[in-house]
This record gives sequence, C-alpha cells and structure tokens, in this order.
Amino acid sequence: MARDDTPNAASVGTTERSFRILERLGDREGCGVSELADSLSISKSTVHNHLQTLRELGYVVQDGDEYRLGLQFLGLGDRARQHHDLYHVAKPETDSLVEAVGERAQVMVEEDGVGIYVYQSLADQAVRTDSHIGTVVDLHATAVGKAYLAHFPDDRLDTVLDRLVFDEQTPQTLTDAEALRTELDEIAERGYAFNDEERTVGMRAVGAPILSADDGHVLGAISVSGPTTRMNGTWYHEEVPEMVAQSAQIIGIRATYS
Amino acid sequence: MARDDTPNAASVGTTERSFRILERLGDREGCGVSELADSLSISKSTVHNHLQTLRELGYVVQDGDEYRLGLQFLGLGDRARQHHDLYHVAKPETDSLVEAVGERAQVMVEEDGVGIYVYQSLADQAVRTDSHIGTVVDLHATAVGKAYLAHFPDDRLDTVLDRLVFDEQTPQTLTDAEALRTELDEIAERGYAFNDEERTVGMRAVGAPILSADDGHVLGAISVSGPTTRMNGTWYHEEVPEMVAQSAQIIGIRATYS
DNA sequence: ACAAACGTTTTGTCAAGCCGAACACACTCG
DNA sequence: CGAGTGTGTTCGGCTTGACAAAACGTTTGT
Repeated sequence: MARDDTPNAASVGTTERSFRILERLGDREGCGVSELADSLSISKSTVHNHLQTLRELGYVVQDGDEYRLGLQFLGLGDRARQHHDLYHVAKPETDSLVEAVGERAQVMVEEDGVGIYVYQSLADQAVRTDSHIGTVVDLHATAVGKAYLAHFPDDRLDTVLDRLVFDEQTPQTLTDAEALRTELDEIAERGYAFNDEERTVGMRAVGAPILSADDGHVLGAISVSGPTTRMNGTWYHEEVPEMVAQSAQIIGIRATYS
Repeated sequence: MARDDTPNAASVGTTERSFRILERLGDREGCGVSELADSLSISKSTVHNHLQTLRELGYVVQDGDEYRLGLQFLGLGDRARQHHDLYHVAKPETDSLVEAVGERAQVMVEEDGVGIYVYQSLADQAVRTDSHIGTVVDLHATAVGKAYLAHFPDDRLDTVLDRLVFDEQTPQTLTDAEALRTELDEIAERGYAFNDEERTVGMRAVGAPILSADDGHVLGAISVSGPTTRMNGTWYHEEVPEMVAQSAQIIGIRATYS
C-alpha cells in the first residue's frame, strides 16, 4: 500500500479505529471478534463495542458469530460518486470499449493524490484481478495513473511525486522520480500510456487521459488491461491504444458539454 | 425513514457521531463545518476534528472550505456487495430486462430488516427519482419489498412487521399490518407484486421475488418502475409482470447453481 | 468429560473526545 | 474604509466515555 504519511497527531482516534475494523472486515469476508482483535492488536471488548455500534448503524451485519460489512456502504459510495459527473458519461462509453476490445476496462479519478477506480467493465474473458471499483491505485505504476499524471499541472505534480513511495512491485516497476518524469513527457506527447508488467507480472495495460474539451485539464483516465499472452504485437502497440484514446476523447467531450 | 429503534445505550458514541456527519455530508453534496455543526447540534470544533480524521483516512475530501464524501466508500460498498453473490448473477439479467421493458429496474436485498438496492439499471427514458444503489427502502411500501415479504419465513415476518412504522407516504399507502398480510398472501399466490402510487404519486411498479431454485427461500427481489402515464392497461397488469417474473426466475436459477 | 476457543458482559481507570471561547481570515455593507 | 458578520481553525480545561483485563456463559472438538 502506498498509504500516506500522517505524521501529525490525528484528532479522533476512535473513528480511526472503527475504520480500521471496517477495512479489515472488508478484506476477509466475514470474520469474528477474536480474529479482528488479534490482527489489529485491540482488545476483544473494544472490537465488540465498535461492532455493536456499527451494527446498530447498519454498516455492519451480524450473522451468528460472524460479522460482515453492511450494504449501507453502497449508499455512501454511490453518493460520493454522484458528485463526480465523469462517472455518468464514462459508463456507457466504457462498456462499448469493452465490447470492442474485450478484456477489462476501468475508469480512474484522482482524489487527494491517489487514484481510485470509479467504474470497471469486464468482458467474459477478462482476467480476475484484485482491482475493483473503489480500489486505490498507485499513480506511478499503472497505465491509468501515468496517463493521468502526464497531464497534471506541474505545481501539483511536484507535491504528488514527493509523496510517492517507489516500492518495487515487479522487476519492471519504475523506481526513481526522474525516469518517471521523462516517461510522463513521452506519454503526454504520444497521447496514451503503457504498463508492461510494472505492477503485476503477466499483465499489460494501455491507458489514456480524459481531458476537458475546453480548457484541456485532466478529468481522469481510462485503461484497458489484459494478459501479455493476448496483449501483444500491433494489437497492444497500436490498435488498442487507438481505441482507448478515442473512447477517452469521447468521454472528455461529453463530460465538458454535460 | 423507517430507521430502527435503538433504545438501548450504544457503546461507541464517537463512531456514531462520525457516521452522522458522513451521512449528512452525503445528503448535501459538499458543505462546510458550520452547516454540519448547526444541523447536527454538535460543536464546530468537534465536527472539525472528525472531518480532519476522516480526511486523513481518505473517506472525506477537503475542497477549499467545503468537505465532500470520499470515493473510498466505493471500495467498502463494493466489498460488501461482493459478499452477496446475488449481485453478480442479477446484473446482466437486469440489464436485459431494462432493454426489453424500458423504464427502470432495481434489485433489492434484505439486510437486518430493511431492503437495500444493490443494483439499478436505467433506460434512457427512465424517470429520475431519489432511489439509487444503496438506498434503504421500506419493505411494506414498495413492489420489491412486498414481493420479498410475501415469501419471507413466517416467524421472521412477525418481527419485521412489528418494527415497521406505517407512515402514510401517499394517500395510497397501506397503513395497517392486517391489510398488508392479506395482500402478501395474494402476492405469494400470484407470483408478483404491484405498487400503485403507494410511495410516490405518479409512479407505479411491478416486483417479483427472487427465489432459490432448490429450497425456495427468498434471496431478494427485482422490480420495474415507471410513471403511471406509461405504466397502464395490460402492459402494466400483464405484460410487464410476466417479464419481471421471468427475469426473477432466471436470476433465482442462476444464483442457486452458482 | 475435559479443555480450548469463542463471543459477551462487567469493572475501574485514565486518556481523550467534547465544548466554549478565542483566534485568523474573508467577505459585505453602510 | 473600518465595523460587522460570516467563515474555518486553534487552544485549554473538564468530564465523559472509550479502553483493556479479567470474569462469565456457550459451544467445539478431542
């Protein structure tokens, strides 16, 4: 996880604890009090209290001795997404892109220095990975992320790059900021970004930025990803980039003229 | 809101406060500290502390003087939904139903006595309403809810009905439990449920239960809803019910044989 | 039948969440 | 142009209530 700093003292530790419990509940699907308490190093009684409170609020459901994440989070998530109008216009176009290319396509939006997938469309043949809607993605090690950063305003780019942790996820991962900068320049000129096993071995991706049609600032990014066995040759280097870039442009136009 | 009881003392009040803030943030899209503090009757400094904590966790984003719900909730919501396998099989079938019928279709799952929409598909002509994915719905005043309750185990039905608040939402809303019971019997026999302006004036809906193919217990419900101007005659009374019931059956079969 | 593991309940204590007041800043209006 | 009101933020003291540890009741498996 390229989770961020937090050097300063937080204010409400109790809330933080509740969310740590919730996130852990999301990882395993359904688990008991003791397992949570052990893995989080919190006393059982405390975990129990939190779970009871969250249950009454409807954000956790109790199923015998197991607790699971409640569906109420769908409401909060959807509300948050509604505020980004990009989602609405990107959804249908992304679906048609998947219909044309196959594989998997995802739409990313940046929020507070990290990228988050707001939509994902899968073809039948798509590879199952760990990326879902709501997944937090590194901006420097994905096709969407690099396509996005390539059109990021310079001043904000610096602060984002400073916060980046260049942990080497595969042998192909870029590990220094300077190499990333030069690649970003290439991407900006070319119009789309590649990801060749930088994050997951055996997976390739092509991403393109979604730009506002009037002032040209970047709204998000879209990518197609699949296994290297299918993503290769001119299909990977030319045809797919062409289609992704075209979809990105259509979304950008629709997004600007609401 | 048919929000529930909670007469007993909760355990972690701080967490409860955080979620009250988050829910309020979702209602208005983006607002400031003072507005939140006033409407929740919490001191400004407390609200500020909570917001800072939530911001560091990524669940709230700060945009100048405004705070908004963060997209991280998409992750939690999606995780919660993944645990319900009904979603995966219902999604494609719901989309085809919308393609055939037009209007709007939604899939509901019950959790802890309330119904929650886990998926929604809209045709171009669909009416914009306040129901989204994650919306909590009354089980007694919607087509999905009644279709679901009609196949609910008797013992659990009693407890659910006891907790129901029969607030009259439109002149057509059912207001006593006995009338609801007899209607549920009719629905169970007929196989589908109607909603004729019981929740929203001008809106009609047809819902059918999604039943497990082996033991017949109810997994959820699906409905199509639209304006009375288009939903009428045999279309409303026969053709649409036929299609909804058929989709529900298909989903039920696919859900049982994973 | 015992033991080990679980979830829940209880108890006391001290940290920490809460509030109110003061602060800094941005606007508006007379 | 300042007085005035509206923000969001910071500060300090008080007391609440969140926390951990241990006791309790049930279930599991050997």
